[in-house]
Amino acid sequence: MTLSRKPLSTERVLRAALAMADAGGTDTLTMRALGQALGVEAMSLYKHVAKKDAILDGIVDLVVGEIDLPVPGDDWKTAMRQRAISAHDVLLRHPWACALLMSRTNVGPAMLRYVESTLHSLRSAGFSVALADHAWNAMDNHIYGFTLRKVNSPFATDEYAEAAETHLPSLPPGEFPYLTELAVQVMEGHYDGVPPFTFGLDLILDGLERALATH
Amino acid sequence: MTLSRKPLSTERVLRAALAMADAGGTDTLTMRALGQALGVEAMSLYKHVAKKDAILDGIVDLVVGEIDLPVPGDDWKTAMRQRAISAHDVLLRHPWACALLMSRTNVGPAMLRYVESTLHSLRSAGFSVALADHAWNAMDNHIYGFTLRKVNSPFATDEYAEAAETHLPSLPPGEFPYLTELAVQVMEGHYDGVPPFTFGLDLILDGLERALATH
DNA sequence: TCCTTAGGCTTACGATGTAAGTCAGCTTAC
DNA sequence: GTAAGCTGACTTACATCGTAAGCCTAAGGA
Repeated sequence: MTLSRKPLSTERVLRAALAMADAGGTDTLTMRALGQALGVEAMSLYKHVAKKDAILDGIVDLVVGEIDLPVPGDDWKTAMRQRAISAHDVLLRHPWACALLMSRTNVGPAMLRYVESTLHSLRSAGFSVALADHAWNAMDNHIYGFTLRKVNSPFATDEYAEAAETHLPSLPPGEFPYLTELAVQVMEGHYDGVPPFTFGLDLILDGLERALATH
Repeated sequence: MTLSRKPLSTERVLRAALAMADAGGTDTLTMRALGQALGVEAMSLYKHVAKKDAILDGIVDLVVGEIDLPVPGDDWKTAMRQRAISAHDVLLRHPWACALLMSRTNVGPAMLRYVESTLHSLRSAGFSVALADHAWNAMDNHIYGFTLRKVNSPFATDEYAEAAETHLPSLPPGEFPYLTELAVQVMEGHYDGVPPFTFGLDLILDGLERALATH
């Protein structure tokens, strides 16, 4: 058609891909569907992106770009804490992104800025180069690991009790007393069954503080 | 053919699938290839497994079954440390397993036993139900998060210096001083570029110890 | 006016998971 | 001993995916 749609661009392709992933996850993000969303045939996309992988890398970097960077002047610990919480929030907004982030090596501009600013904050606070590297890796492992597992958990937070009730009988009685105990506590409302993000995070931050002091 | 191969079974299918994943990753594990490895057509596998997903769940559970369970009598901290290191070792032996483990909900027998024994160790040491749940989640997030990122890292440990040297020039000079600084340290051999697994682990374990004491 | 070229389109190929149907041989009941 | 039925394999076929290769057309420059 000569309807002359607004011309495509890498930017527009990535934006549409991001929207599509947000709407239905990475499974629904196919080249044909993406083309259709842009009023174009699948193959036309290849004029603007090299491979589908490039699209995935691109939208992951867009997501990383949404994370609040640590404020340079702030105390390192509060800066890192805010950064981690922001990252967690962002990844929850884009539940598909976590798996991609962990399973491919991303070196887009947003990712570089993200790591750079983190190192900046730590180095300025007196962390050695190696310790700073250890530190941001420890924090990020927790951020990604926690978020990925949360995102892949089959139950919404408020369904846990119900789920426990449903599945409890399928555990061979007596064989798993501690799992049973946990399920019962959740069922009876004494515990919601969801470890808070900040629990592990603060374990790490406090540990880093001591590591920094011990130097 | 009436060659009457040893008859198939779910067990044999899973074993072969595990071997195939170990040999070439999950990408090479296709139903057709798996059938061929067993001297059988792809569709014949469906008499023994419901879907390919069931195979994936199955081999993940086989891998989890390789992890050394914490020894009941041991001090919780050393027990947890050994368990974590064993899990890390196992997941490095099966580099494809980590992503599967995190991205799907696995409730196979080995996984249940794994979690049960962990809770057992923690509860016996005086952790409350909720704290024990927080604790094993914090530990496991680190185990899986760390291992997954390590496994997906494009460079072998001893290639880091070389990689840093290769990629350093591609960083816009001056724009990423801290990343550059890190790369230089790796390049010059002052730091190998690989945070140790036990760094983050001990941060968490020490933190848990304090959380237990504070109760 | 003609030529280049950018940015679309069409067609086609080789994977892949799996639904559906077939068929041979073994087991079991009479 | 024979008929019936089940089991575990095979064959065929389909929809969907990424993408290679080549075509077509309209805009812009010479």
